[in-house]
Amino acid sequence: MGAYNSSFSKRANAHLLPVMQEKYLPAAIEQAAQAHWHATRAFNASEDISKPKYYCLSMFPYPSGKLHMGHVRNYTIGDVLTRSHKMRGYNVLQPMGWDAFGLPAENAAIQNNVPPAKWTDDNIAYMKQQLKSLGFALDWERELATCKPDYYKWNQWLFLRMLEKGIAYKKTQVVNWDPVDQTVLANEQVIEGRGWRTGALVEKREIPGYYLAITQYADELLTALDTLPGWPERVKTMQANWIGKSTGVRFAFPYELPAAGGTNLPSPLAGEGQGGEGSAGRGKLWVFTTRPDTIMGVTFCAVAAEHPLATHAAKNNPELAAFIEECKHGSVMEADMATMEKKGMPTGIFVEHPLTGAKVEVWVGNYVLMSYGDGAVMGVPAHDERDFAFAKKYGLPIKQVVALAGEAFSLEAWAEWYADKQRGVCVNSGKYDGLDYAAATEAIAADLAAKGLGEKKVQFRLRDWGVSRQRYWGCPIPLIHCESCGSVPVPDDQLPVVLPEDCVPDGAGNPLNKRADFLNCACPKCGKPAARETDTMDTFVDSSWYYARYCAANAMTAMVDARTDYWMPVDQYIGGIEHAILHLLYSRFWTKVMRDLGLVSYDEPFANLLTQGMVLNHIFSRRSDRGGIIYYAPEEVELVRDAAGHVTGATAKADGLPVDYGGVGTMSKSKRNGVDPQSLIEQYGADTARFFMMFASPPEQTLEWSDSGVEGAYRFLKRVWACGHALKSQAAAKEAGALRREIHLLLKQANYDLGKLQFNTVASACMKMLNALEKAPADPHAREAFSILLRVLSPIAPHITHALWIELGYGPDILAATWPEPLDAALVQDEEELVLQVNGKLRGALRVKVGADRTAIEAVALATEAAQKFMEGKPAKKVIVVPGRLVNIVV
RNA sequence: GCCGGGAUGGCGGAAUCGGUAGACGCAGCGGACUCAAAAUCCGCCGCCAGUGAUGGUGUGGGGGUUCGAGUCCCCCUCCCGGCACCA
Repeated sequence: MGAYNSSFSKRANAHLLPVMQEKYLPAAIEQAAQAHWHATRAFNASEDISKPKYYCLSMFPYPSGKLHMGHVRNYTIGDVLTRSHKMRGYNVLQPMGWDAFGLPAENAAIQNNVPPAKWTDDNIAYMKQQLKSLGFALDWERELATCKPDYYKWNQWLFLRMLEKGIAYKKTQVVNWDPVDQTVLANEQVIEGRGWRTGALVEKREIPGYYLAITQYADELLTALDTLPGWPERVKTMQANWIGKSTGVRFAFPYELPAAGGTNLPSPLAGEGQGGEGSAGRGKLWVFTTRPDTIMGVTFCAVAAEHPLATHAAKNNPELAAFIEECKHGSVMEADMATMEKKGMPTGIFVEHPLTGAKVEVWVGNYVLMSYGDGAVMGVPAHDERDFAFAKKYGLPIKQVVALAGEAFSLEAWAEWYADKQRGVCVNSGKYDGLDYAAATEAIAADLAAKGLGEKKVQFRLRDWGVSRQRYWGCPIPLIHCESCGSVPVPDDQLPVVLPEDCVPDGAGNPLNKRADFLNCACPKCGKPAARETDTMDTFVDSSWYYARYCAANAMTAMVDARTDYWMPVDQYIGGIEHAILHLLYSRFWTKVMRDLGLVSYDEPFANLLTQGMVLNHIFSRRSDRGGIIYYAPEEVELVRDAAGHVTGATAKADGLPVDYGGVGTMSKSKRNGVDPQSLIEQYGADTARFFMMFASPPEQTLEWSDSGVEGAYRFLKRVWACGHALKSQAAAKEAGALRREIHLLLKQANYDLGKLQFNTVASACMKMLNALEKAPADPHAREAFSILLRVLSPIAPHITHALWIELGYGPDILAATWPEPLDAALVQDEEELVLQVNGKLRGALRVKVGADRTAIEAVALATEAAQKFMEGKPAKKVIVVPGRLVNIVV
């Protein structure tokens, strides 16, 4: 046990609790409860068909060093669900593991000269202790780490299956290239177009890499979203938009190039494609459009800088070559592509309009992506906003081909309706004049098809998943490169290809390239000396199936087994909204591949999804003399208040001078606004941390950190303890009051909110129950009320409730107690209060017998003093009675 | 830029089907206990006017539907997440 835990152990000598302590001592209580759970193997799950199963999973953490508050929040949400389902009789599985490959380990290696493997293992050991001290109901016997060979072996195995099925394949990819370090950079390593270490201008470079054909599953990934009612609508919308199914026409502009200097066009990229048809300079420029009705309005075409036509045109055009070079220095990120200035340059190449035969000039555009579609687009400036801006900028012709009744077209400024698909009809389009979108699409597609120059096509925005990473700390791609046999898969019986664990990356390329013992091997086909692939897999591969491995974590001879089909799908998955698209989409894809290989029988991995919001804290900063920004941690700052107590500013404790308040933002090292869960646990205990996290805001929203909010949570738990202490010694006697009905009403609300996963109001219901109990300590139903409070509170604050349950003699283990349900008998009442409104304004209240009919209620309402006063003698036009709620008199 | 989400007192948030806006907590203010402090307990607490009873007003801004809108519709502003090599 590390030093961080010593203060804990010293105080933890109260396992037996001979007499109930008057004071709430979280450290002792929590250690005792955790020891009990460990000794009884309370959370180790096994398959049991006599109970309904509940697989509760939180996204596993990257072992960055220590837990952050986002983890605490994420895992507390999962724990509340796990524990409440356990008490409701489910067979519950809640496992934990480590997303252990990734870039930060390499960065740490560069900084501290430690091998990523050691750094990662140390971090895991520390964070595991932290998770244990939070009292999560985790099955630690299923723990896994993706950097261990017994896990990533199956990444490799499945990759080879995908290769066999043609799902995995090789093609070129565009990467960020640091010319000084001679290495590939991640997007986050590119800062303002320069390498993070070298400051060198980053280039786009095309290198070979492996792809997974997720697009083969695009349709199913889209339509199957409808089978996921337990997913937030917004996540499904984001995924649907990401997949981006669009129907349109793929068509070609034929061309014939003069055989300039005897050079041929470069060979096509793949199959029937770009610029490829005809070696004597005849070819077709393919594009895709969702607006085939505007093809008659094409006045130019634009191709990507990497497009073969651009390459061809640049050969005798140094200016164009320079422009293409400039484009290659840009970012590879879509966000940058979208916001940068749209630039272009003519190639001097003309293609032929497929319908009119007119000459159309080809431009190179920096906004056209080679990796999307055919790497070329048609330009219809009159009906596409971006094309309009481009044409205006370069003086290209604009030809209106769609008109809307009553709307005038102007070349001066763009108007929304120019792009309206629904209402326009074709004009200036010859035989297509007068046709609407649908009819024009049909007619034009038919004409293009007749000429062999196009067809209707469904296209997806989704691109295949590039999984090659030119990095060390990842799962090796199981391939061997042989001079005579080419790329050869590593045979199954030689898996896993084990990553050497003693490398220390230095930032200049992948260290595997320097490791002879890794690199050198025999070709599995011909036996001659060959070289191993040194690229590793994207870490999203690791996280695409870990949830399935938990179910059969100790399976030695298979990736998954029958136990996986017992537990899967995950009944509740919980994680950050930032994973809404990539991780969740890749996992869904991976599941479908595993299903099609006969490995599993389910179609979707996650039945229900909860995307939790981030944890924010206040940001304080000051401009430094040199113009930089110095951040102050919240504990280094004193808030300045006015007489009314409103915060008006802040000063640094160090020098008393003002600092700037920057609002709230995600907790981060760089802004120095993180809060360490460890110190929180040491000061207040895990229950306080958990309770605050659940109470402060609903799970899907951001959570603002508040030290005084934590104090409040602690205060509440102290009161719960005191209430239990008082109840233990005290004999209830007095006549029953309203306590029972109140508690059961609150219970009803709490159960409803729990079902909605709205834990903040469950926590608040617990507080209301305590408030009620404290007002009626001698009520004969106080013990029953307290037992309800303890059980509702136990998933959130499991340690204190565990101790009090035993102390008050409710039973040996609160985990074995049944979840409380409100009793109808406790809820009945014979009168109820209704709100009285006159003209929709609140004017009073009235009491009526429960179940009274409308006319009776109306009569009572009209007779009230308040009604008489505000009706001012006017007759009631209308009386609206909402049973159980209100009466509104309209005059 | 595109896609998704959000905005309610001094603050975090509550309000289930369109039906009492501000539950619960934090901060603040007043009081009790104490030599004192901490801890604890009791009371007040949207804004404006009024000594008060009370009245008006109020859910980012503008418009609409409705007996009634925080909630539904249209337009706008600002903030946050994702954008394919951070995880």
